[in-house]
Amino acid sequence: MKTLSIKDIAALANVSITTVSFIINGKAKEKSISDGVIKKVEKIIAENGYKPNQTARSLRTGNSYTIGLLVEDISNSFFAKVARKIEDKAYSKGYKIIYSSTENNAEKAKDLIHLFKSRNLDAYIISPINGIEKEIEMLLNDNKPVIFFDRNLPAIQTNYVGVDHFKACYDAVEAFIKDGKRKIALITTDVKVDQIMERHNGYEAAISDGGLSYDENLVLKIPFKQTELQTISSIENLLLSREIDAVLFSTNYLTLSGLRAIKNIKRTVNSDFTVIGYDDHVAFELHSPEISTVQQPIEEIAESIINLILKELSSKVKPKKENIIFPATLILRSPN
Amino acid sequence: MKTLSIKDIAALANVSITTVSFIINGKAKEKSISDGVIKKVEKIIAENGYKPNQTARSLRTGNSYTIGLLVEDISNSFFAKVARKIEDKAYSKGYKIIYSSTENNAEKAKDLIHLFKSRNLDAYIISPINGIEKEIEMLLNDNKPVIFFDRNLPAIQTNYVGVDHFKACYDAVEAFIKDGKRKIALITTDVKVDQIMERHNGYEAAISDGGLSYDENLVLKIPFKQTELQTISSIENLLLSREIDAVLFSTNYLTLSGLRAIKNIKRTVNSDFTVIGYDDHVAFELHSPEISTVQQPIEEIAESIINLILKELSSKVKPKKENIIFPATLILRSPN
DNA sequence: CTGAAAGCGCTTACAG
DNA sequence: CTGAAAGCGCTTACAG
Repeated sequence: MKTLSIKDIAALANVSITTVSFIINGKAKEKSISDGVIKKVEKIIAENGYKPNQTARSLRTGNSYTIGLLVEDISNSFFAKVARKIEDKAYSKGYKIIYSSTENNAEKAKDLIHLFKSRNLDAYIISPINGIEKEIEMLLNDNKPVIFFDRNLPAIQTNYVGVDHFKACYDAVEAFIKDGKRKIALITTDVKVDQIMERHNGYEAAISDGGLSYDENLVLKIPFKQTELQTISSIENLLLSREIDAVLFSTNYLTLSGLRAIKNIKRTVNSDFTVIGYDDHVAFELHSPEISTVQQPIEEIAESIINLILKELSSKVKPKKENIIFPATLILRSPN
Repeated sequence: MKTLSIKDIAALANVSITTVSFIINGKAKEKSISDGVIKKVEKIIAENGYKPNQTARSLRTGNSYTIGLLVEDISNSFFAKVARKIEDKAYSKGYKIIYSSTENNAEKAKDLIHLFKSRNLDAYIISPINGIEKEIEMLLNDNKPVIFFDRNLPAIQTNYVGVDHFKACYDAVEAFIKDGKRKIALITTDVKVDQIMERHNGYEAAISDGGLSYDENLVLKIPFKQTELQTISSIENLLLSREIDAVLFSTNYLTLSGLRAIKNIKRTVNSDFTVIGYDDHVAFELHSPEISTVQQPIEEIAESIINLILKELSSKVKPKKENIIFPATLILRSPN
């Protein structure tokens, strides 16, 4: 049984493909197709389970009803959760999601953007990295909505949905200080994007506002490319070599590595050092003791992203680019 | 700057689009295009960063270099990890992944399959549910490779990549019994697919082979549709209402709910009951005490899936459908 | 109220 | 060694 085309439906209904097309696309009234013809064609479409070929439609109209999602690593729990929420919201509007993981590799990301572009995607949701500015400009020149999230590229004028990381880290460190901590370490990545630096700045500001002095020996910057075992061992070294009473992690996966490190060196969270993680994770709540964390509002982030896309896609005039910053929530779980 | 088409390249190079097409598709030699022309055209393509429009190519050839991935929930850590591995392996062969979450809802799954079909996908990777048999047959009639994983629909003759769940659960229960446990509970879902029932059967067989008697009051079947809070509370009820010294969970997310339940009722893993989970999860290794688990070989599963797809796509004759079953690995982490 | 025809950007059988 | 032309399945401006 061959897949039916619009031609087959037109033949079955004894009308032209133009008429069928108008009916499929809800333009029957506007094009004043008679009710009888509409009924007849709709019946035939339903009986045969005809679905218009989206590839042909896409070639003709330039739209694909597909959104590209480019993140660091789709299996990272933060991105996986965002991906799911975005999928749900996009699905309800008739859009599908095609994804790829950049691994923070600019070459791979550029390649992916070209691949995406050659598929007529309607919009792009990207957690960007430095070095892909030209490719982003290309998409913007094409008038495709581009929404950055998680991270921003300030050189690029496009929409950004993010979280106030400065304040998130400031609040976390402030909580440590209120709790009497004095030797507060920051474990972060060496990725050079504003959103990572903001976390560092928030840490530094809170340290200084709290009357402590900034000690760069307490800040560990983990190279993105290294294996988890290397990361764990760097963290172990830091924790063993310095006097430390509190640790703030700046990402989800670093927190997990940190908890392993603490376990490996047979220390205990809270009795040896207080810990605050980043991005909530089931493992934090199940941990004994429970791990406090800075939580990003995933649902709201996904919602804003999709709304921005739909707004751009539906508006004739180019809407102004928007910057939407949500506050993170500090969840303190382990009262000392 | 408009996106260039094959026509523009042909004009720039002063050749026909046929020639450009042959060169793009690596058929230059076979079609005996002269070396000079090849060089010239390739130079122009490189200089202008021309990329063939995949939508047009897809319409013409019927291939899209896109694979559909249909799972229960892409944010579930097991599926997210599989999705990432599949992405990596597909990417290296030039394929992209479009995903959707079925939520174990047959209506949604059917709808998604129709949507996918209308996009000319080249292959389908599906964690199936009952009720979508007709749609799968439709894809198979189209001669599209369909790979089931995680679960199978035995009524359908297609490829399946899975794990020996019977043995996995049998081994887990056997380990409990060797450890002196006598009141062994099974917490599973009510989803009616063979792979879930196999887990139940493995449990039952090991109970009986171990000289214990099967007690249906120790088996809790959680409805898929209920909220996590309801699940946790059902598990709490079971654990409080019966004498139980060991618990086997049959899925990843149920294990997580179970650990929360145990925590809520202030019991402790190992001192109150031994626990074995399903599908490894970072939270298990970080838990105190560490949680033993049945581990599915994610890397191998992803690899097999992609290999099956590539094999079918590249072979002229219809290859025989394959059933690939991997053993699960029982990881015992908390010696009593 | 409805249809014939052009065209989206490719690939490929056919011709020379 | 290379090109003109048909056609994949749609949408839409134009004509009647």
